[in-house]
Amino acid sequence: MRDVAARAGVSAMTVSRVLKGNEGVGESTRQRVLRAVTDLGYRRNETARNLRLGRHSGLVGLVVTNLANPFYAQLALGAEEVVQSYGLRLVLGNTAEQLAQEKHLVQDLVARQVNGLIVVPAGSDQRHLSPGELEGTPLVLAARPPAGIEADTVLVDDFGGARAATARLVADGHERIGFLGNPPTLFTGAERFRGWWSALEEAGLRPREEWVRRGPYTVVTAEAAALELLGQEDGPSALFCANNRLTLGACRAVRGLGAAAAIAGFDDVESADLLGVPLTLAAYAPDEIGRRAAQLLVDRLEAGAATRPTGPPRRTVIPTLLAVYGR
Amino acid sequence: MRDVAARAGVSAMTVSRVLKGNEGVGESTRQRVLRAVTDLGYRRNETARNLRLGRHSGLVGLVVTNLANPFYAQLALGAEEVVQSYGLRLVLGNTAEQLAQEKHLVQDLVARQVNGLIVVPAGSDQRHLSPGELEGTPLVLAARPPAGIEADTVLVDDFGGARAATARLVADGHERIGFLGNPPTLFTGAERFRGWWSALEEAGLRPREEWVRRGPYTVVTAEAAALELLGQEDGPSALFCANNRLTLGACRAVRGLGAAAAIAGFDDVESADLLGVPLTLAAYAPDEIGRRAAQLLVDRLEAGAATRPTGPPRRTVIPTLLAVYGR
DNA sequence: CTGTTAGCGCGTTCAA
DNA sequence: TTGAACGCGCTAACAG
Repeated sequence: MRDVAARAGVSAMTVSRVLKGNEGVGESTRQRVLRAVTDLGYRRNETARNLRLGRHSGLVGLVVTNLANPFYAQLALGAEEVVQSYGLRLVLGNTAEQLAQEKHLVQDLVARQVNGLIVVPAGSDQRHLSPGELEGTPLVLAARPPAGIEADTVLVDDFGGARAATARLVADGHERIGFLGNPPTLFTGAERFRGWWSALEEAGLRPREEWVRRGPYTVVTAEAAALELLGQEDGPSALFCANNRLTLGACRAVRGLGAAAAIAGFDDVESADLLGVPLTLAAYAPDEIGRRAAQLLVDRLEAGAATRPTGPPRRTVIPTLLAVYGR
Repeated sequence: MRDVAARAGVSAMTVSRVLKGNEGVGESTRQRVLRAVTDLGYRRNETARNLRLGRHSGLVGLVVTNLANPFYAQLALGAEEVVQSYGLRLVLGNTAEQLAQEKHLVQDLVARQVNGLIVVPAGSDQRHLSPGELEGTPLVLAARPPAGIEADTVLVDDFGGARAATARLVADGHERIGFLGNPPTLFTGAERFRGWWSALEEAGLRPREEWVRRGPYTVVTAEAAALELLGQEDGPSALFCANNRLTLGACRAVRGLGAAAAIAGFDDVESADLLGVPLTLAAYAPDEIGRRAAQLLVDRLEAGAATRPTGPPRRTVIPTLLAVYGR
């Protein structure tokens, strides 16, 4: 900046003013400065700027559990879209569902003066995300609700979607419906289980624990579990699967057995209609979660800029839509 | 830091030393400082630190064309993995294949003092990524090669993969093989087209332009193009598809027609074996591109820290592996 | 309309 | 082993 000032024959202050688009600068000096800037290819140092302005970094931290899952990639895209329209950038962190990694990451991002954080929390306790620990950095939770703290949150209608998909199986005449899901310690796991259960009860059917399988499944292990359930004598004639990994595993099992079993599931699956299995999915747009989360955060940032108390935590729930394939 | 110093009864300088893990600090003062730090919940201001150290932000910019594509999400994950092991973080930018957006994004990231950039370039000319424009910020290109500039690059073996997949169709007895691909202005489009062509020539077959379709396809438009090709009288009996979107579209077409056509393609496709179409895919790990690109960048950063001239541009090519499904 | 002074939070350099 | 002075690049507040 000094160099630019020298070349334009003014002080650094004037350069600063020109670059900021400040009013009180003479048109001729203005032009001279601009010339010097382009001649020297000068650009402001954002680091110094942020320091001086006492403001944050203009960055928003996004912490997800597994970026390899297209779900979170879509979420990131949605968040990026909103955030960038406010001149902010996204800093990415992947926790691989490791709580320790999440803590570490969040602390690092706070030290980097991020304006705010969007977190898909890994554990079932988020006290390490309390305002104190975060030095008051605004926080929005995505996909999983807060536990032990209060925070703005964006959720999917896990319960409603699971219930609707299961109810669809019932409407199609299925009376023996199994459940393939996440561990109940995961919020989504518990909610989707509850949805399955409710749909059965409401139809006058008895949920049978022996047709329930829950674990940290991959497509491969889900297939094995589905094979075992569907292979039983008098076993289930249909399965509700609590996420897209499980749905794919179950489809493999159905195809492998050559069975006529139907599958309902949570999350949409690409090319579901080609899989050759009757499929009813509770679908929704993951990028919408990202967009809403980012919007919640930005609102909070702008509110915080005006007045101190920024209101109570808000919670948004994204609805699901039934998608029916392969019939 | 002053507050911590006051509480510990030392100077700010000592606090700085302790936090840096510097040697010459008495054990007792060290403990006092550490106590004060935890008592006050103090954390260093990374912004000020970066400014003072004259170093960059500790951030690496990752600019991709479409994060919604799982391909780039995997790439991002691979890059994040490497980068974080060096204490760096990834700042994300999505260009949606818009050159203007890419220019803007890159300039912004340079102003934010990123240590380096990994870019999947959108256009067919990258002069806006020259060292001058980037203020010397180290750059690695991913998935697409440099044009008009020199830069470290990580590529996939587009030519070899396309040739191998097509050759496999030939080995299976197909003599009439069509091509469904990207526009030739895209590097990958041109290379994969060349691979298809070579495989046919080497087998003594004549590539037929009337069986070539190229455009910016989605799954839906690709399906239409494939339907048209496969529906011809004496049309192709097999199709080579230059990416995963096209492969899926072609599979839909084959299934829709109830045809016996075989498909070969570039990029792996999840659950390809369930699609009910004979499929030969040139597969590779997208996250490996990210990892290599990040490694190339980090090497460059560390070399740059030591001496000025950091050697000529390097180029890595990731091999593909044939995956055969549905037979 | 423009320049001077001062300081954001830290770390390097020297002296004590 | 510890501290004081100084400056990284920028801008708010006050001159002039």
